[in-house]
Amino acid sequence: MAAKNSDETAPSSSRPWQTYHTVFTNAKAGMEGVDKEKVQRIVYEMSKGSKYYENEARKEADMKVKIENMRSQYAKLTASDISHYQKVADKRILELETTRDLSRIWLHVDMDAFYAAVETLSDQSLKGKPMAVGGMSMISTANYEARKFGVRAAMPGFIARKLCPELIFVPVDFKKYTHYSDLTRKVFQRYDQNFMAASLDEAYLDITDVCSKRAITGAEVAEELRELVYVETGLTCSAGVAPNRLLAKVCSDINKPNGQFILPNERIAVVTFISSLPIRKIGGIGKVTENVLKEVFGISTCEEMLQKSGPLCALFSHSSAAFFLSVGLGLGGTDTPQAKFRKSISNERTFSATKDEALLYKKIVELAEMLSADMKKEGLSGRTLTLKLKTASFEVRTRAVTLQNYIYSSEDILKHASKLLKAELPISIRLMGLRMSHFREDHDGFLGDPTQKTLSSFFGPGDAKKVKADDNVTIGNDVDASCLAANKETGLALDNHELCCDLRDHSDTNQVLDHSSHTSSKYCMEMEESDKLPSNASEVKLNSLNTSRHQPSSYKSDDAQEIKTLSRLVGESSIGQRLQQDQFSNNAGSSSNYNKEFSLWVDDYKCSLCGAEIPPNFIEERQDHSDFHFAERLQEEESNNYNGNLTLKQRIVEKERIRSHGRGKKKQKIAPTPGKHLPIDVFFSKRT
DNA sequence: GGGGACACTGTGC
DNA sequence: TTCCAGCACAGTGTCCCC
Repeated sequence: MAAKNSDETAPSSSRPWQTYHTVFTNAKAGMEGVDKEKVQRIVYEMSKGSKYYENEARKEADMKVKIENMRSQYAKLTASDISHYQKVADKRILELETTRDLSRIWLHVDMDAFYAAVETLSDQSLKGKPMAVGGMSMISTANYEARKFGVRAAMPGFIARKLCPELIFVPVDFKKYTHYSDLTRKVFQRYDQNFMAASLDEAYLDITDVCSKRAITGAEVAEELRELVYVETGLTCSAGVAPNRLLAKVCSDINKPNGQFILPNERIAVVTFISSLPIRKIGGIGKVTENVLKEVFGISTCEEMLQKSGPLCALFSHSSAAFFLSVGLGLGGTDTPQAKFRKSISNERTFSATKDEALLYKKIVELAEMLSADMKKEGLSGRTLTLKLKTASFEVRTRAVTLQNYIYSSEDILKHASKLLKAELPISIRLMGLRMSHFREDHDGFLGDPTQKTLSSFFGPGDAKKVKADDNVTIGNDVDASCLAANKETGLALDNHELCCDLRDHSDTNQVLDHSSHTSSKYCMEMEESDKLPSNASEVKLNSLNTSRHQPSSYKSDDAQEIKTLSRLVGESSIGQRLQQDQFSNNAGSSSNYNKEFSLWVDDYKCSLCGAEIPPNFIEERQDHSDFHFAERLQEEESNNYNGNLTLKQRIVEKERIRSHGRGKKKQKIAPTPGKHLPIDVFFSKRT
């Protein structure tokens, strides 16, 4: 059935699709015989010229810049730098090696083409035919017949149909999948009552105790469990058995579908297994990281992570480097983590791109209502609301506001969401989303006791009842399938960087004060008063502007009216505010005229002020760094001078006002931050 | 300097 | 004909306050 290879002899210049990197040609179970070139060409031809394609091209270009920047940083490392970081890396590897735990046996079970298999169970006529679950815009999964054509999950339906014209589309039916998922979980429970559901169709089981109690091997458990799942559901699954979850997950993919792979709990077996393993097989290493590691360091296999450990430690942050080294050693999570609770809840909807404000407002009303309903169902209230927008050109923006009070009602959500949206208008968007985070539970000690997760006091009796039914998220003997489903939803699922996380300090940092009590009438009066402050002090003005930009949180009683007149008010103030902010920033930025010989380096590498490590020959970066500290000092002095000009009353009011409004939009930087020019941005930057 | 808030990116299913 | 999702989470940078 698989298409034959085509175009292999054509010159590369006539094959522009080769430069269009999609995820659709990556190895996935059931796609071994696929003509990747053909898939790539069709995807390219159906995508080129579209806004989506242009955005992908932009992202690709960004990635290239990242790679180039990192390459140049890498090239700057001298022999002595490399030697320095090699010592650091060797020490870290030794430390990591001591954490190796070969005493546990983990089993990862993954249902085969789950949604598609369930649909085939309920409609036998689909058997043997190429089928995808999803619609024309996106498909969720495809059966193995469809995969032979290159059709796969997360592929737009219209492209899938082009690849396989006979493809049958079946709409998604989560109710059905949840039912079958529950059945599989009842089986998993027999082997590990605390098993970790990673999604509807995946789970991790610690089978150490089962193996020892019944004196059977991991392979035998896997065999038996798979058979039992088949008997109970009629569905097949694949399994991987290994000393940790990271490896078990990799193993379950090896003999998919309906197979299993066992990695013995021996160091030599793990090291051998990992040595030739492509890095992309590791959960947490995606397209971008794979490319960076390959292009900058020439790393393709996990073993090479160790060979390049010095440069990795030199150019990546501590946690990223630790993750890579762990992967190189074949380490992964071996403990059963405590139940985690969800950290955010969100919804988002895609629609035809529009800039019609009435329509956008209608969307935001719907989203607010949906989010509120979801929050009530789970007994949540939160104080950080994030608006997500995807522009017509696929650019994603997020705008957030953190409130004094915890909210959950659609009215409250809408009130604040509307303000965030208003600040972005006019805009043409194709997706809008709302996310709530910073849940109340984070702050009142409920984390320690999962059974107290409810917020019944917050809601009426009806809601409280619902909360109780849904939220007794306990991992124990009485755990049932619905609870486990909830666990998945609440984040019991494994995270992508579990290795990283395991290495970090897990001390509870949720010691945040609940500021809700601040919302007294006195406080409101002070806010009002602060609004009337004389605006002769430029910084007062600035703060006011900043806060009103992203935290338009004067939150006065006429909010409802303001929402109603959203469209009318569009764009009236934000531009002016931005201009004023920029003006301030520029003024501040131009004030620096200081001694650039400011020397602060100790031990050749370390900044004596902040401890940042920058190699000696990174002259420009070092200069920027010392500039930064100098500017920081200037700023401090200016700020002190300014404070001195305010009366006591003004200072008190201003302090209250700032606290109550939260922080405003970020000001433009007035001096380079330490490490700004060090290894590029975000994930790839070295922490200072 | 630590940490909260915000913006953005990367990842996986 | 249809034309690239929805959700959750982690990590990092940046700005800012205490």
